[in-house]
Parts: sequence; structure tokens; C-alpha cells
Amino acid sequence: MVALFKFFKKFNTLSKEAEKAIAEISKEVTVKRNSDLQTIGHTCKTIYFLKKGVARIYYFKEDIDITESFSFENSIVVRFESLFTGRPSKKAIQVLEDSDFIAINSPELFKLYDKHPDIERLFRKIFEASLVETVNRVESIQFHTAEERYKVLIKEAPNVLKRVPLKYIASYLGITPVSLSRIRGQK
Amino acid sequence: MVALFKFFKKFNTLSKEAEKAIAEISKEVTVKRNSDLQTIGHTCKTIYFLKKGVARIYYFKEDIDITESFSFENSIVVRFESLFTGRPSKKAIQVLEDSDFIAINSPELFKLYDKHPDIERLFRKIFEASLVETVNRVESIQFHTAEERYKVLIKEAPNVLKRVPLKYIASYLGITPVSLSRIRGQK
DNA sequence: GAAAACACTTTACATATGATAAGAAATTAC
DNA sequence: GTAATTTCTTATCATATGTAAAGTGTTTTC
Repeated sequence: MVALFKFFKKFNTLSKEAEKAIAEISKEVTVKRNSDLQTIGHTCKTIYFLKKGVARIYYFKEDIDITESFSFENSIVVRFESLFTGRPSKKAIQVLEDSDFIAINSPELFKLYDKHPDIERLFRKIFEASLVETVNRVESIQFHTAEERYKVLIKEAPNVLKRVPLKYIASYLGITPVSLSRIRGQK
Repeated sequence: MVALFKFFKKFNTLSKEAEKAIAEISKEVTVKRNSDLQTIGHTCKTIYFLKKGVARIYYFKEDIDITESFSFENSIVVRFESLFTGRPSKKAIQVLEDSDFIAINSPELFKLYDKHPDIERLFRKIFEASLVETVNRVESIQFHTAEERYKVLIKEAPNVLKRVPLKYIASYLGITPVSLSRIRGQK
């Protein structure tokens, strides 16, 4: 739990009682590589914090596996469109290395908001940061070509290359593995 | 202001004092068609509510005007990546018809959060809904072709066609006006 | 440690998209 | 209401990307 509370501190400070309340509705989860942490069709009722490992969110478009996002150490992994609507997600969370998560029960968490305004504020700020990230992702998809985004990716997150198969990176960039191979091949 | 508070009610109920506090930091703004409500390089310190009219958020990629989003009546218009980071935005907000906005001063608004937890909760929920929308937009860009998205657009928002020039719709879909014309032409 | 499975690259070909330009249609301005 | 401007469509051509298939390399499994 230490890593989790350290992560929280970047957004908002919590009272001891608030930390305790969160700890009570959270548990550690270990997942084997290549297995699904959450499956397609499942309604998201858990906010995951990735302590160790790599995960991706993916879905199928006409039998083609498409990666929506990657997650690395010390970040939140959630399918927001399911968490905030209560509807089943068309996406799954898969683990690409043996990974450790802290799983926070979200209905329980939301109940804590009334008694602990500092928790509500914390998650408001976390999700505001997610909104900024997601808006920037829309921008990067519209603004830049797959090639430009590949170069940004290897520059800003070179570890991705080492930890994630290229076929997933390709679908994340919106291109085929063949196209990615061409981009990598030139020069 | 009536329309604004009616919009708020969809997310959270406010006390009379809270409504009054928001009214005090808000003002009505009228903008002539085709002019910019906020320019590129401006740091977003206003949350706009669009009462009447149409707006779009756009930016330039190598001198090409690209539309990031459209906004219609009874919705919030904000460049989140600037509002939440305090950094200047690379995007502008342009008005496509003579439009009426309610402009909420965001630094003042955020100050109200401590005294009015119902205001903090209101905007938490509004921005959570924005997060869901934005995640769905990422999905739609990756998931669907421009042609599929055009058909969804005319089905779900047929008024867009009547109120927005096709060239803006094309860039919103990530294609050229020529390509959009081909899609529209077939059949 | 050999066999099997998986991941990546390369090639050839077909197709869709973009760029450019020209013309038609619609809108705006006087 | 006519001219000017803007918007949209159509056509032609060049290019980039996808599909399919084959081959190479790497990792996994027993």
C-alpha cells in the first residue's frame, strides 16, 4: 500500500483516517503474464493501481485485436467509460508481464466521498489528470501521423519497446505490424 | 443563468448560496459568427457554457486547420489540457454562428470548492462525464474508419450537417474535404 | 535442447487516400 | 440582384498503407 499512498500524495494529502478507510476497501492482486485482469463484457467496479508490471487495455474490431493504451508502474488502470457509466466495457485489461496491482473497490470508494472530502478531492484531481492525458491522446492521434507518434513513443518511453511486443504497439499507433516494420526499417 | 443551472441539475443539486456564488463569478458573453472566443496561445481561465450557437475547438498542423471538437447548445466548452495544467493552449475556440455563452471564471470557481463542497462535487461529475466522452472519442477514432464515423455523426447529430461547413467535419473526421466528398458521393 | 509456437521482417500486389486543379454550387457582400 | 467569395464536388495522378504470403528470427514448452 505504501506505493499507492505515495502516488496519492502527488495529487492531494489524505488524513490518516482517510488512508485507513481506503486501505480497508483495497487488496493486493497478482496476475500472471498474458492473462486478462478484467475481461470484455465485465462492468468495471475496481480502480487498479499498477505496482509492478505492464498492462494494456484492448478490444476487438472485427476480430482484430486493437490496443487502446499501455500502463506501467505507478499508474492507475481503469476503463473509465465503464466505471463512470456502470455499463459493461467492450474492452479488456491484459497483463503483459507478471504484475502486481492494488485493487480499490470503486462502489465502496465512492461511498467514502461523503465522509471524507479529502478522498473525493484526491480522486477528482486524479481523474482531471486522466482527462488531460486523454485529451492529449486525441490530439496526438489527430495531430500526428503514426510515424511521428512512433518516434515520440520511443523517445519518451523507450522502455515500451523492450517490454511490449511490436504488434501491440502497431495497433496502438493505428497501423499494421507490417507498416510499423516499414517505419522501423527506413534508416 | 437559468439554462446553466438547469444544466447543472443533471449532475448535482446546488444550495441557493452555491448558485449565488457561481452567478457572482459568471457573466454573459456574446460572440459574432466566425470569430474566435479564445485564441491560440491563450491560457484557459474560463469555463464556457454554450447557451445558443455552435462552436468548435481547432488548431493548426503545418498550416492546416484541424477541428478537434464541436459544441452545441447546453454544453460546456473548455480546453481541458490548458484549464488543468495552467499552460497556454495550442488550440482556439471559434464560433460558427452568432453565439451566447456564460463565462465562469475558473480560478474563482476553484476557490469556491473549499466553502462549497456541492460545487466541487458538481464539477467533479461534469468533468468525469467529459472524461467518458473523451475516452469514447479516442475509441471512435481508433475503432472506426472515417466513413463509419461520418455515418454515426449524421445519424446521431444530423443538425451538425446543417450548421457546420463540411470542411470542418472533414478535419474532425481526420480526412480531407475531398475524401469526405467521395464518402458522401458514393450511393 | 529439440520441436513448436510466436514475433518480426520483407516482398509483391491491390486499394484507398491525399494532392492538385478545375468546375459547379452556394453563400455573402455591396 | 449581380459580382465576388467561399464551399463543395469531380477527375486525374502519385503515394502510402493494407493484405497476403513466405521466410527469418526469437521465445516458449516439455
